[in-house]
Amino acid sequence: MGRCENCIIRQFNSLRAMSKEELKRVSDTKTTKFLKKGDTIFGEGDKLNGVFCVRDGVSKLSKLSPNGKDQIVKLATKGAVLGQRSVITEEVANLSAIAVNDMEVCFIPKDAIVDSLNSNPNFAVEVLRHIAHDLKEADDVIVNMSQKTVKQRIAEAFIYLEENFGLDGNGYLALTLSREDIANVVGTATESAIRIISEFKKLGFIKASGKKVAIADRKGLDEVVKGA
Amino acid sequence: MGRCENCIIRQFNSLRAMSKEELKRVSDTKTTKFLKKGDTIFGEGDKLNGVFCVRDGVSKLSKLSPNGKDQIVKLATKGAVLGQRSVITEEVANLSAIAVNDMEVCFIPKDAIVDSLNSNPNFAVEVLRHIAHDLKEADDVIVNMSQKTVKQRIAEAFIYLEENFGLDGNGYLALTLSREDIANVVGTATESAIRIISEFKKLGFIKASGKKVAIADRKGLDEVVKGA
DNA sequence: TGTAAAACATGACATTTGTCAGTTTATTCC
DNA sequence: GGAATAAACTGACAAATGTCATGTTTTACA
Repeated sequence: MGRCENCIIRQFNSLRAMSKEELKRVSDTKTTKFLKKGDTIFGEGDKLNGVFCVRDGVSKLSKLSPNGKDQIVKLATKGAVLGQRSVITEEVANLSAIAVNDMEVCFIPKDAIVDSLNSNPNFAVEVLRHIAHDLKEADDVIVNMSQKTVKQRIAEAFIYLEENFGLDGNGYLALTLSREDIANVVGTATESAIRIISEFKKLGFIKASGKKVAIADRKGLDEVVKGA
Repeated sequence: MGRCENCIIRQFNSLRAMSKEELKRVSDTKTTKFLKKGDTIFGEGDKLNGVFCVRDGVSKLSKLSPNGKDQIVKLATKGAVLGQRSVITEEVANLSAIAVNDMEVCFIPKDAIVDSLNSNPNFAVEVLRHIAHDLKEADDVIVNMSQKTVKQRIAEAFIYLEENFGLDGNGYLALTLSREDIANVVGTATESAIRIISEFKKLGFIKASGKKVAIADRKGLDEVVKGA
């Protein structure tokens, strides 16, 4: 069981603004969990007793809409802290968090977070910066969702996957999502997503090997994103 | 020129967590501005040297999408603090803020805010709560935008206007938006919005007198929002 | 108060997207 | 290794939405 003080992941999230003493406390109360693909970290409406720090793997944060479809609002990877927002506002979780692949996460009880927030302005401001950044991203997603076509959003999604999760050894996107997940990210029907992805393949914008996808013509995708 | 210490508006935003001394400082550096309908408070890409506290009137926060259409992300009224996010992340404004009707706003220079954030955990946490709440709302908007039909979103918009801005003396919505603004709120073409609003009138869900709109059949609207 | 400009409205049509139904291809698990 | 299940795919069609063109009403203001 690692000590938070030595955790490299911490450099990428708000915990880096904690003092030695605070980190020690977190370290003493935290627990580590291993999750398998498809496992639920927490569900919409759950009362959260702490936050989850992603050490490895990727989680999808999604919300079920009344029509029965899941909208993926965000993908969280190494370094992300999940559940922060709900702990801060003392509300139940607004989104559910599900593992997209095998994950390792640390659970940090609420108190350690809340106490530091109230006593350490550096930490509070650091958390504030992160949430403020998330808010900007969310606003941008709103604009994309309402003003861009499904085709544009899918093209963007592939670019997003490349830029945020990188490539594997063979040049394929490191993060593989099912067609259904892609549809849920861009907010469309699974069949529509499949159709457009097939079209992209025919046009040579992407290529696929089994489940893996690679961007074959970035310029082509950029054009799709820009022009209608 | 009023003193912040006595400002009632303050009770509705994060400034209420400031100490007497801090408020005094804010009061000494703030300036008050009066804006007319259509005036710009700040534009997308502007560097903000402070935040704006809305004392009266309503502002629309919007972003221009590449296709030339404006997406209204949020409507801000009495008590709202605008530009907070940009000041915190030290980025240029992500949205533009335009007066929907005549407004009175206080401009508070950046330093007074930043210094308090760094020294007063209560204030930092209070701001954090507000931004966290905005983030939740933004996530909900994302789900609405991608999973609901234009008709559902317009019905919701009227309900939203009633619940957040209330009614005037005659039972009409206190806040009157142009059809174009409504279209930009729900993310659709102006013509589509007009058509659906006309339909709602025919169906007796709303009635209109001049520019003013009133909800005539709340249950009917609720049904539209729910069922497809 | 008359006139130009803006906002509102409607029709006709093209395009996008969703839905349903069915087939093929991968994956899982005994 | 083969049956069962899930994922990926395709076609045909319906529904939703956008676009363009044009007419009407309202508003602003000289």
